[in-house]
Amino acid sequence: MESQDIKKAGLKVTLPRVKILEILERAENRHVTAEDVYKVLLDGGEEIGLATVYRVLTQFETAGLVTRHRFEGVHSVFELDEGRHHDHILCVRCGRVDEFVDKAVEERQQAIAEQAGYDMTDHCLYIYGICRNCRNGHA
Amino acid sequence: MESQDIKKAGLKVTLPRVKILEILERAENRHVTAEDVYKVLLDGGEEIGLATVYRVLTQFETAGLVTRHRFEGVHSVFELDEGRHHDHILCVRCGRVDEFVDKAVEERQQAIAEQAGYDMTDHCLYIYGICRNCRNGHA
DNA sequence: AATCCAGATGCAAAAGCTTCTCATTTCTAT
DNA sequence: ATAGAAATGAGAAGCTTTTGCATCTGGATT
Repeated sequence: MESQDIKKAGLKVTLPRVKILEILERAENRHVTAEDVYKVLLDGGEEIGLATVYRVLTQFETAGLVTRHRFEGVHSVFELDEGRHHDHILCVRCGRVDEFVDKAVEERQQAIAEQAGYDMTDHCLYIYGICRNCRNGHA
Repeated sequence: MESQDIKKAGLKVTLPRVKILEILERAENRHVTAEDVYKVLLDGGEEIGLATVYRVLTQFETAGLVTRHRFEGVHSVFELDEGRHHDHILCVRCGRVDEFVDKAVEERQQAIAEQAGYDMTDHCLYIYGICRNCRNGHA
């Protein structure tokens, strides 16, 4: 994923957009909030406004470079979209997020939609639980 | 569901709470926002503040009388909790919401959580699509 | 039935996330 | 290099939801 992708999306290749894309690529935690991105920019000495971060993330989402999730709570988290669909499993204690794809579930969803008379356009499945670490007391 | 349930929840049986519970019971659309409830109250000539609606809905949620969902978009929707778990399928065009339960999916979720090392505590599956009505042009 | 007080309410203000406005700056095609 | 369209920064505004606080009320006790 590079500045080429920005251009392909019909967006000018500007410093804020390049920086934000870099941050998304390098994020150790794939799922970041706008605020997270903003903080990294500040720490890196960049003078990029929070409004720009929101604008760019939304544009990236529209362009399909990024996916936006609304897990529990109010604010959005963003992750690079590498083209492979997946669902999420979240730890309610530490906030850890894992990804998974389950063929059986995918297929059932299609069938459920048909049965309900819907043309499925999208779906999201969030499983909440307590991860192994937290269960073992490694808070 | 009656005022008894309010008392059982450890809450005083007040006029706002009774009215709000009634509205939830009678809502033709089972899934309502706080604003929806507030409007019905106003139309009914009740002088109940929006803040109270939020407070009461949150208390009802805590008491298990009501379930809160955060579908796409920012605001919460509430529905009476009649004890039977279900998932949701939503029309992205008209906002219609249907409910379903699928045994296969439920079971797979449990398995997926285990495989990922999680103790599943909860989950939610939202299927988005276009409902029959909208597909037939009945916008 | 009158009294009392913790709990509940209304209102307005505040909070938190996100978007918008607009003057200024920066790409990029020429 | 230049011009024009697009993008940005800063702060104001928007929306949903929560909070602070003075007032009110349900319901337990006289």
